[in-house]
Amino acid sequence: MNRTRPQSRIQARNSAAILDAALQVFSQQGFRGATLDQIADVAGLSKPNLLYYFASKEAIHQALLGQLLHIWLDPLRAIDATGDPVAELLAYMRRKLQLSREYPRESRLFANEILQGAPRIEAAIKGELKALVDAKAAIIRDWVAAGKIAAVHPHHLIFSIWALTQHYADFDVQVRLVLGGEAVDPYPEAQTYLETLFRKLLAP
Amino acid sequence: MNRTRPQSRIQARNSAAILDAALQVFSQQGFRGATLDQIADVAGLSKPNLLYYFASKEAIHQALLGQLLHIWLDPLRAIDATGDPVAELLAYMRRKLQLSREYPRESRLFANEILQGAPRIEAAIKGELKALVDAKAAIIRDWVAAGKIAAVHPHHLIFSIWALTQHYADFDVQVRLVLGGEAVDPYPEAQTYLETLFRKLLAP
DNA sequence: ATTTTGTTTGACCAAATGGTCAATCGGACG
DNA sequence: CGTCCGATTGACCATTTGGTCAAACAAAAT
Repeated sequence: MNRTRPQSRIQARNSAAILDAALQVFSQQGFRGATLDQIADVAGLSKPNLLYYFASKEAIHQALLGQLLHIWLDPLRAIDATGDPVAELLAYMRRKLQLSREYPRESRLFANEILQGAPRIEAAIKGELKALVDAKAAIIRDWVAAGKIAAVHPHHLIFSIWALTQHYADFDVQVRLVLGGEAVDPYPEAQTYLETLFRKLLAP
Repeated sequence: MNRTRPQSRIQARNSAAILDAALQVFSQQGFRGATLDQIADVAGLSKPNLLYYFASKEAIHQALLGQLLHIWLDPLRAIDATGDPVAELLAYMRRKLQLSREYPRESRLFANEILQGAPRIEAAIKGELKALVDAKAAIIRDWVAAGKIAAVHPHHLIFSIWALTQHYADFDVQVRLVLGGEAVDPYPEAQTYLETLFRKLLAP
């Protein structure tokens, strides 16, 4: 397997199939609970063939976590200090909710990793993520100081956006079971509810 | 092992040690990721000795989930239709936050179970939990109709209380890493923040 | 057509895992 | 003291698991 040279069609297809299968299995079972046999099965490949494309179970997991961080941090990065404060924060919440809807498996993979004590992602959290959060928290603090939004604790505001949006991906099963019929899509009402919540919270 | 007859001191002590150890391991690794050897190790017992007290890995997990539901539902049950609406809901949030602080492992055990698709707790969610949530949602709907709190979607209000409070237990590692120093206790600020949030959201 | 390079797999391995069991230990009690 | 019964464990077992490897297969490249 050569990762520097551009991948052939067959490499691209199989790597993608493996990562997709692994995402499915890891996000549901966690790292230790997942097995290469399950992943191989879902991917439609033999176990030795998996290991032809990835050096180990660890390597597959690492590849997924790597991808994940991009997807995860982009919406936060997009918060613009020069934009309208309430609009910026609401837009961030909406992007994050959209992520939960479109990438629930990624959200659960992340949740699993954190639940396990973040052994394989601690560095990124302490480094990249913390730096970005601190930067955006500073912006929020300025907005508060300028009286453009109500006085809120910046870090906890960000945590609350994470908690409220990721809940719909991570606890999807529970949300749907409690709401009743399987056909229910909780997202439209969730978005309305969260917009109200944050508008009232942030109104200066 | 005889569960009908009152346990001897030694039985009580060892069962408790096993359940405590199992809670630790299951909540971090999930059901599949946990091993009897780990649990035995943490409990300070031999593996065969574990299986003298519990019939199987499954049985230990079941025992934990059973306990869990009580602890989990009581604060919700305590919401009083005749009390002051905002005070009742704030008190519920506070009790739930307290639970996250005092029983973070239980919270993570629950989170793990839901992430895995709730295979061993689906019935309880569809039954007991859903019934209780629906009952309390009806109370909230009445409060809204009576103009005692702002118009909010009752189920999503409850979800938001769960999401916001459980986040501090389930994502504890992340919260502490992002906030910085290890010595930080995020709960006091979290409580202040959440009180503000829900007061503003619910104000009629 | 043949070589070369990349892809796939059956067979295999050592370690880990859930679970069993006969044998032993230890304390309470006659 | 000896008996009894609950508590404990070393040895063991079948299966699962992450990983290896040589051999077979396929697809380009010559």
